[in-house]
Amino acid sequence: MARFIDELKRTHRCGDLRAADEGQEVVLFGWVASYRDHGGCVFVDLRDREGITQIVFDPDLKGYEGLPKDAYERSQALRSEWVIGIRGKVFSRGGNKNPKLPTGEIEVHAIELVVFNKADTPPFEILDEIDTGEEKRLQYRYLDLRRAPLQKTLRVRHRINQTVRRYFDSQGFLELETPFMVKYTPGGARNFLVPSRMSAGKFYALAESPQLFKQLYMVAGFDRYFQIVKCFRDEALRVDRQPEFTQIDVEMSFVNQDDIFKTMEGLIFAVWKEVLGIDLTEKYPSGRFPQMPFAESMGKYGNDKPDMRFAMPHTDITGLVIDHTGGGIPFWKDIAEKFASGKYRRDLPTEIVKAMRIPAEHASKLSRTEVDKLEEFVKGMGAKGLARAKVDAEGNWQQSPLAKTITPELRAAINKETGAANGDLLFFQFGKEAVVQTVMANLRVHLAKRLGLIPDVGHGGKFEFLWVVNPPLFEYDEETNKWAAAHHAFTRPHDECVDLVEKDPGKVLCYRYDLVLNGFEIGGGSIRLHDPEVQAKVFRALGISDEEARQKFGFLLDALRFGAPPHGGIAVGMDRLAMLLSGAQSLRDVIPFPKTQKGQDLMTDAPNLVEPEQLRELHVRVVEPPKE
RNA sequence: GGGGCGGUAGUUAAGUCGGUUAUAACGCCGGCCUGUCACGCCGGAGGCCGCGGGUUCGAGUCCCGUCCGCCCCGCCA
Repeated sequence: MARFIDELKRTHRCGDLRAADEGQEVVLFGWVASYRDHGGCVFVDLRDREGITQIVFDPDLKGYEGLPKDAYERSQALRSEWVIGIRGKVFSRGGNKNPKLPTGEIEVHAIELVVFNKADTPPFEILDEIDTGEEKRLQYRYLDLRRAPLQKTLRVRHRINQTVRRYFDSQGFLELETPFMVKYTPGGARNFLVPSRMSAGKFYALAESPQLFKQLYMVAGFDRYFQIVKCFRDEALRVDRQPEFTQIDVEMSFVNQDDIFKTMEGLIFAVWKEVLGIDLTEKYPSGRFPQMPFAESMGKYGNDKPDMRFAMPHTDITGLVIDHTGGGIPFWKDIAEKFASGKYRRDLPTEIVKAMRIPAEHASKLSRTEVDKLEEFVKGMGAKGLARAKVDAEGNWQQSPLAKTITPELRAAINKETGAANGDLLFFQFGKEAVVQTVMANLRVHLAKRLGLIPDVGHGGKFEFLWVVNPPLFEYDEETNKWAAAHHAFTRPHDECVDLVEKDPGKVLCYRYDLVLNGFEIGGGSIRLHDPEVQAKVFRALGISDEEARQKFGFLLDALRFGAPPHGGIAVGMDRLAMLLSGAQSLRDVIPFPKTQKGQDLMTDAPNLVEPEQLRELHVRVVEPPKE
């Protein structure tokens, strides 16, 4: 029988003890967070997941027959991150309280000490604030996770999970599982493939989402489903994208779009209450989040996930440019003429002209050199340049390459449309629609950060939710010159648009929606097509033959013919939610064991080479990539 | 696939116009210290300057290639 653990059981965690516990004898286990040897006595900060308690090794502690002296002598060998246990007595700190610690009113005077394990000197210190590079932190992730901020973040994940389960259970949802190893279906995100040993040359795909299976649950009559589920996508990574991530996945039968919104708003309210203690009804008294049409979002913000914590909207001035046949600017004239000649149509991808007004109070904070540097910023996203104009008291444009040639009429019209007045700064972007939108969307956020318009969420900042609704069902693919599904082919078009599906696909809006929080898409979903006739129209509009549809989506189409209820759903990015709830800057900070941007796990070194024998068994041959 | 930034003691960084012994802070090791809590004081050790090639009398520094990390575009129904 070992003295500690077998005989002496842990009585408290390191965050537990308070002044009221004075005089108690306690047993604590944990890690040496800090060690201060004062010659005659030794102070140790003992850390576990609940906090830090100061342990004092005082050889003169009375009443324990030499035990404290023995503990004191052995304590002098202690080093950072050693794992120890102590039996001790709680004392008030008297005049030496530490207001920075929740346990700062007390300290524990050690009677007995056990060293469970020594520790090598860690590659970085286990402190709340460290400046160690992420590469090192990921390599020693288990040490990084020992730090309080990450401990806190993983607890946020835990809280989210518990709240989600309680909420959906209370709303009559069933938590049902779906397979990870699925059939590959074309389109959408790239799948990770898993070779089959038993079926030579064949592959499973790792599910990029439970989409089809949750729809099948609806066909099966389960009515309301949810799952907290891992998804896998073999796509390029970003600060908010990981190859494996967790989704809160939901599907409901006999509902419309608004029913799903209400359900999810209830969930978000519950999560904010549980995790942050924030009552969102103060900000959203109706219990509902605002909604914005997709077209408005693209027009004002250049993407479908606008950050609503600040304004600075864009103004699409393509119409003005057309009305003024270019207004004296050669590039704009070219665009106007293409519209006039019918070469460009507003429902197809064209070239557009956008402006963004920086109000004078903010514009004054930007030096001319700084504005020049923005040119480099936008070029990195494919822009050719960044035209600008400083508006003076008469409405004239200064410091602008456009000023010399633009007609006074168009200039006045743009000033009016954008609301530009004395001291304001206008930025312009024109050319391919997709580039203009990307550049202007990123420029808006970039400038807002620079100008300090975005409050820090972690410290009383605000949360701005938004539903982006009614996007087009189809988008025109310029490479293939065909209409393609903007998201997937199983989204239900608005009833009044059904007749347009084949006649004028560009005008068809659909029941798809994204939930946006502070410029991040945290969820997205749709009402599904359950009517085989409309489904057939959509396939025809996409140029997908019956046979092709059957081959690609056969089992789903079959299922829809056997009595599919009207249904729809949504998936919420759990990691992004955790990121925003904990004020983290990156998904990697809220995923316990994340991958780097190249998909590497720096700790385990996955993915790695495997033995030829393993490959043979899987019927796989690796072809060396050609070197140039 | 493309653009940008970075890689120097254990860690984070500095390193001028290419110049002879590559700095600092923290950490680490040793010593001292009974009220610290980012303890303090004294002393010490610690380097394949990511890797490979080139230019040069001489390269951390310049050139070419390559690997790794981060941010962005494309991509992500």
